[in-house]
Amino acid sequence: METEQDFVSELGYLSLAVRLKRISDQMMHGARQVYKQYGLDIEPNWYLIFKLLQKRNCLSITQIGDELHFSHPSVISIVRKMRDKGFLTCTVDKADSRRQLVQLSKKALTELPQLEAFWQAGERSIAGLFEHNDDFLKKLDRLEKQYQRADFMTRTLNELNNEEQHT
Amino acid sequence: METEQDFVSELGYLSLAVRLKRISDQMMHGARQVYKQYGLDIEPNWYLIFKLLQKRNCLSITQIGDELHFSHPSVISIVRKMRDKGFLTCTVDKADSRRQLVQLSKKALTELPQLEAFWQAGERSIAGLFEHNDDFLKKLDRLEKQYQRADFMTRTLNELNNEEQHT
DNA sequence: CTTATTTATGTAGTTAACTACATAAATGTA
DNA sequence: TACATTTATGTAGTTAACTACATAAATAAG
Repeated sequence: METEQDFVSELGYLSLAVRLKRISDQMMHGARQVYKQYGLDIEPNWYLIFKLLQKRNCLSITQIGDELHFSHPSVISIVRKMRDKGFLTCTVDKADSRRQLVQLSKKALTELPQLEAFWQAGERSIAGLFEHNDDFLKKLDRLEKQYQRADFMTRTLNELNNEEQHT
Repeated sequence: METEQDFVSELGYLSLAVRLKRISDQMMHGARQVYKQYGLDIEPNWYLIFKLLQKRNCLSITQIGDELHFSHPSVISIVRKMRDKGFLTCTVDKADSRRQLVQLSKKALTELPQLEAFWQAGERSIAGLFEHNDDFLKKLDRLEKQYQRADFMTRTLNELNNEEQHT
């Protein structure tokens, strides 16, 4: 009755990083396929910026990075692509000429309702993978908070030192 | 009493992909730092190949990819780096001249016990992020199996069609 | 036994994130 | 007010995975 176990999942927590990356990549790739199939000229993670600016109206590059927990170079590259496709307008802040103020364009506001339908379908399709009342997202919150307290290197070095004390 | 919620986690399942990728990247980055700190000349995901060959002794590129659920180009690139560092030996299969037989080198066998200590510390450091008797890995198994049945695009297109039927 | 199909490996180019460094503007301090 | 520090953005280069296409060997089919 013992089912043939998968080698990677046999490795337990050790293979967590590679498994999480794989699932994430699959979702991202799937999203790209959906957009392509429907001829939508957007990319997978743009929804983060769309939704953030819908809520906050007008933000700088750094503010966007802080809210989304992205490095600023990542934000620059996403914002630039979205601007080139006409979804964002960027203007220099009059009070501080270093800052870019990023806003949704008219085109974005017009197309947002249509895009929402896709995002909601995507959300439902992921939610459907979990059981009703699943606490996966809560566990994820917890995991993220733990990493804010101490990163992987720190934790691993601690474990190495603990081991040495035992031997 | 309401704590200031994080924008990304407010998005629910929709932001799952980006959150999983972020955690995975952090772990990978941390591992690279640990190796660097201890002057170990290996890279984060090599342990998958080390451990697989420890168990299976001698495998081809394609077999490795199948076991680890990696594409064969990924395996080629990892194996090549490990071989260049002297951890693997590659020989052409006499029965089938297309195949590469990949094995652990003497150097690998000598160094494995030392590397094991790091991997075990890494494993403990991740396990420590979860509560005792946590079922996170089981949920992950389930998630992966669901995706083997139907990928993200298929699921999302289904949801889009369901929605259309309601309107 | 020749041709078609499948399998194994290899190559090229893409992805979305990152770090490290560079520059320039704003702010704080002596 | 000059100089030092901090902040905002920009650039370059790296990462680990992927897909799509290319080639060559082995196997199957007629």
